[in-house]
Amino acid sequence: MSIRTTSPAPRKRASRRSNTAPTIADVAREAQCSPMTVSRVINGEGNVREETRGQVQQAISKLNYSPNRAARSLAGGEQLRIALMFDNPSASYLSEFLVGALEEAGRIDAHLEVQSCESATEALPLMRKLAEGGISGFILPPPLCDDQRVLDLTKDLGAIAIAVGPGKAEGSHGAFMIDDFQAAYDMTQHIIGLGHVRIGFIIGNPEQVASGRRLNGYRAALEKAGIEPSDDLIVQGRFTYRSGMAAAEKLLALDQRPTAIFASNDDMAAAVVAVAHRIHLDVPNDITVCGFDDTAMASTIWPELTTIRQPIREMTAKAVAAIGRITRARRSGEKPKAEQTILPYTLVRRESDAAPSLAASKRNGAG
Amino acid sequence: MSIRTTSPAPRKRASRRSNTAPTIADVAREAQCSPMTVSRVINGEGNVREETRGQVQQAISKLNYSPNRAARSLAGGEQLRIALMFDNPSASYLSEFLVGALEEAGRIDAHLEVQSCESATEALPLMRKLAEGGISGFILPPPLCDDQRVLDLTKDLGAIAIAVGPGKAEGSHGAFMIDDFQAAYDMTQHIIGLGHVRIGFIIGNPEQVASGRRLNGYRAALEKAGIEPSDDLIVQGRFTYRSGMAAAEKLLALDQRPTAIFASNDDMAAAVVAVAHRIHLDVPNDITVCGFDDTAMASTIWPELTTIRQPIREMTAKAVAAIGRITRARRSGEKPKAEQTILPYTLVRRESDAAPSLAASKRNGAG
DNA sequence: CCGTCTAATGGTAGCGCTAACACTATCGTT
DNA sequence: AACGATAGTGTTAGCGCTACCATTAGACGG
Repeated sequence: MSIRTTSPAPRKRASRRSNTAPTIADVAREAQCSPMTVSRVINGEGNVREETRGQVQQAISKLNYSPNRAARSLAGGEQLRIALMFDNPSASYLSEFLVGALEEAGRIDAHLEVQSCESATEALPLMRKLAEGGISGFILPPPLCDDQRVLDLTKDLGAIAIAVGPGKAEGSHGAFMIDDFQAAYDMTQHIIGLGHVRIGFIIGNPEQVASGRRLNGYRAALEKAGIEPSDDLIVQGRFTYRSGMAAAEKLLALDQRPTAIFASNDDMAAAVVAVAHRIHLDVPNDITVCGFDDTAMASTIWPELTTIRQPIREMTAKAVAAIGRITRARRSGEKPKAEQTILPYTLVRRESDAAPSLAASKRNGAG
Repeated sequence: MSIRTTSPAPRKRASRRSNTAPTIADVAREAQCSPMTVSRVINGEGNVREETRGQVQQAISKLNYSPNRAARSLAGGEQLRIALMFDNPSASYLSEFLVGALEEAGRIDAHLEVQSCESATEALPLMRKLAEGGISGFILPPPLCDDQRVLDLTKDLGAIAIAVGPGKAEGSHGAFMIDDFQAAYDMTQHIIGLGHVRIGFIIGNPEQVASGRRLNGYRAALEKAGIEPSDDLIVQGRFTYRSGMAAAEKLLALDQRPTAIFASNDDMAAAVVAVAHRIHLDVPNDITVCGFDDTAMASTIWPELTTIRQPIREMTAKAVAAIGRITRARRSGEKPKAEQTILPYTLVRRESDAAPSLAASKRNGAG
């Protein structure tokens, strides 16, 4: 009597692959080596003969193979989850921000978690919860990254935090930003170069550190050019359109009206244009208006604004990449070094700047 | 003599888990059932007793378990890749669009591929390449989804295409949109309700089908109210700020100036506000201005615009979900049905509308 | 000539999850 | 009573890749 129940004939099971995409095994067969060697080539590890490497690469391109991200991160044991926090209301900033993050996240197979929050206060408990939930790192745009409580929290949590476009470069977290001081300096110099002398400035929200840097850049450029700064010409704003209108009204009501106004962001610059039009000043012939940030607003309104473009997309992409790098370093026991990278900005010249009109120059000269 | 070489003692291998995150097995142990049952609960499948389901759910929340996406999509054999195409220049539209897609993509573990292209012509070869590269579906905002060539191509490729906010609801692809006709009708009725009779309208880009629908809504509302439409009051625009300015100048130069202007999008409405201000008309006391779309522009400028809000974020999220559903259906051999869903819009009342002033009414009454 | 070392490669066992079954009660049917 | 249908659950075998170790071939020193 034979008992067969103990070893049931292994039933044929249909492969679960629906996809016909080539796998690493296919490549290995084609290149006549083991999957392991293929893996090494893909990941650019050493200890592979040049000849072998070449064969593998040929096989890869012949089969049009691309590694399966899911399998990769599963086998690699890592699950890179990155939270994008934002309470920044500027939609154009946000979209650049998101696109940059998405592109890089796709490349390194990270998962993005988008978190919007009304304020830093609201962000704190959220971040705590996310960190507990296994988030590898946070990407923080301003004003979140300028908030001390947020920075303290990330340190407490031992979380990776990368600031994108922050005001200050200090702290233990990494940061990608432009040189706000230098950018404002350049813009001011550009305006001076056009022949302007009475140049108004609208300061941004005092809570964001970048505001002060931009103001300093403006001041330094004036000084360098030997123009005596006038307190009348410097007005406080809050980065909003509305505050820009108020500031513009103040500046344009001056006895000696400025011939140019440099606003600390595009929303306020747009407001200046609107106010100028209302009192029948032509932009740029009667007054030059320049902004900062190159948001969508800048190229939507007419005339389109001369402004400073930050490479936001690139910054966010680099931030995502940095979180990946740091996480990997941490896993292998290295102590991650916080990097602070200054990226180049661009002065985008559009249609809102021009040399001062003769009339304006004369009036000012006479005043 | 014992030969041991045939069965080498299995060497202890350190677990590769670096993460201490709970796995489905942990949950199963806690809930005293098999991992499979846990999986069923997670995926909301049927055939699980209520009691068991409860236990599992308790275990999940006790351990704070969240499934590993990578493992999931690897085991599921699917790799959902969704391409977001856009040549829509409106940044605020884009950010809403992206946020919605990201949120849902995170939920169903899809990979998003963001593709910007300058025009539909440029999009065609790109889409072909993407489809060959294993993209499961495309999400198409206007104007791409209104382009016949794009639609034809998706059909050729056998690709899933979901339109978000398209003008027309036809075709084999799915679509999520609002009722443009009804929304414009409602807005016009709202303006009429304030007491306006001479209501100007600025048409959108003629290439986008939504433009015509909005115009028809406007016309229908006038007719319903017994207001005789005047061709003078209807001006062609192109959805841009600049075209809005030109249209506004035309409308505001009319002998019998309209007391309200309804622009087919926010950019043009913003331009109307600017032009009105330039000729010293107060918005909304001298003239009511309404927009459409509720982009960031609408709440950036002053006065903030009364406009129609499309649930863009929700639309995109649903589009992503739909692609997932359809892909799954296809794999299991069902024929996917194209769904066309109309989502609710909102009339957002802000500060740019008011009853017509007495003076304006009198002047028009006398004219 | 043999051990020792390094470079190159291969074998194996998972990573965490789910598809595709197998199995066991429970129930209604003939 | 024997049978099939069904609901609920468990078992097994992967998904595609990489970490970890084993193994082999060649280089080198004594």
